[in-house]
Amino acid sequence: MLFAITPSGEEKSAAAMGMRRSFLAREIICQQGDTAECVYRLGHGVVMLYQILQDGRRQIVDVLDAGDYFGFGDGNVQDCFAETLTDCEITVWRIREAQSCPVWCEGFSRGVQRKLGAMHDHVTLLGKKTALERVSSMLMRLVRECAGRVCRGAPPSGYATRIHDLHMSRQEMADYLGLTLETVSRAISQLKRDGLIELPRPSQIVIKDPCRLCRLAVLH
Amino acid sequence: MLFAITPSGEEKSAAAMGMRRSFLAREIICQQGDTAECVYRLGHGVVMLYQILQDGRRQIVDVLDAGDYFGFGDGNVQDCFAETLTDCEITVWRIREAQSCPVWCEGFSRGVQRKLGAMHDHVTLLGKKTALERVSSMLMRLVRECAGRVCRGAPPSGYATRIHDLHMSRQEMADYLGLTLETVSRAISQLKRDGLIELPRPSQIVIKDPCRLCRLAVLH
DNA sequence: CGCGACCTTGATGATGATCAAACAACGTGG
DNA sequence: CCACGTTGTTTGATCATCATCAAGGTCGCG
Repeated sequence: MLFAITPSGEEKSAAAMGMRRSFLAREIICQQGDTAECVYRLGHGVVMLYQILQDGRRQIVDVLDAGDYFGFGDGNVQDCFAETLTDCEITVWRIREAQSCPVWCEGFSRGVQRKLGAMHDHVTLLGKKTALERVSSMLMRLVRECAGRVCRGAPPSGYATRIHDLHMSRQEMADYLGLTLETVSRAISQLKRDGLIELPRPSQIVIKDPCRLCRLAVLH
Repeated sequence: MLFAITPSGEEKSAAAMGMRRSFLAREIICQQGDTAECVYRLGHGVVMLYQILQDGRRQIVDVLDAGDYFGFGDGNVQDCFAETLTDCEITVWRIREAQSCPVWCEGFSRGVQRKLGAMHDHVTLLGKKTALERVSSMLMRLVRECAGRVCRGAPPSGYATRIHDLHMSRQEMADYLGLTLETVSRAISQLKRDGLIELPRPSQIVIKDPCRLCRLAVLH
């Protein structure tokens, strides 16, 4: 499904020409190696970006939330696959047109700058953290109340019963965290044994003790 | 040394207000936790970005070349230390002023987009590659002739005698690659034993067989 | 009910970390 | 110029974490 936004009036600028597209869960948006003509912005849903090496090893390099831009590379070719994890709303621009629009560029600059900071944190996770720290850090992404970095104050009342959806299989979490699915499973089991989390079902999680989880995650 | 560029006339645009600064090797440009008012662009030289966790673990999250922008975070606070590895020329902008200038934003967008693609590759390195592959990949950075990704054609004549400076200690390479200095040293020794490289001195390297090195690096 | 996909748990093994010592490079001062 | 100390690198021996291999368990669905 592909349709143009018809901007209501103040519409000269090429940047507003973005196309809205809807995707179901588990659809591929673009492929590593595609000629990179487009930039994307995730409006709603969850998307993962991954690279595949010749021998088949897969690394999930990022998991995107609403507001994130994607579609990068060396300028000519997409460097990643992008695949939806949930139903998604995505805006697509032709990169040449978008980049010539100042308003668009400013929003893009801020978005990509923020993303780059998040990538730095993920690099530190992959380079220095233990398996348990990695899994804890990933789960802390779910704790939005912690404002991304510092866990200030107590979690909101009722938080200890809130159910989060993970959206990823153990294999996908493993490919994201630089581990194997078994190691991810073991870490999750340990967190459950220690009472930090509960799993109503394998793909859902309740975070009973976000503060202790935050400490385990070592979010500098 | 700090002096303003005095733009000769077209003095309206905030973007032109960047300050040029010179740094010697091994100077710290900005610190993790600093309030993030500035964005930087490396004009000449080599800079590393690193994060430090509470317990002292250090991860070098990026090594920058001429043209790269840096100075990121969650919008308020620098997420990294930035330290020069060589003498450097750097341009500094107040982020608020710069971001309001369309011309600046366009250049920044492109730069950061390219950098994000490079970070994806580095995440894949950290998440999936073996020690030898990591070290080989790092050394391939030195082979500019390979255009970053694909090693097309033969290296230029005389390349097998060209001496590259590494600029980093074994410990720094290790902190960049998610390894220990011993493992880095062993990988380098193996590449030397196998005739892929030579080390006129520990901090200098000659790449005798860039094609074989490229294959070892598994640059997807 | 039974099949398939995914997850958990256990046993074993390999890669890279840690611990330790020798070696090389470099600068300083006698 | 050479002894000397400092710093960084290489190499070896051992260890731990996580990967691999394997089996059993849970859940959903035809």
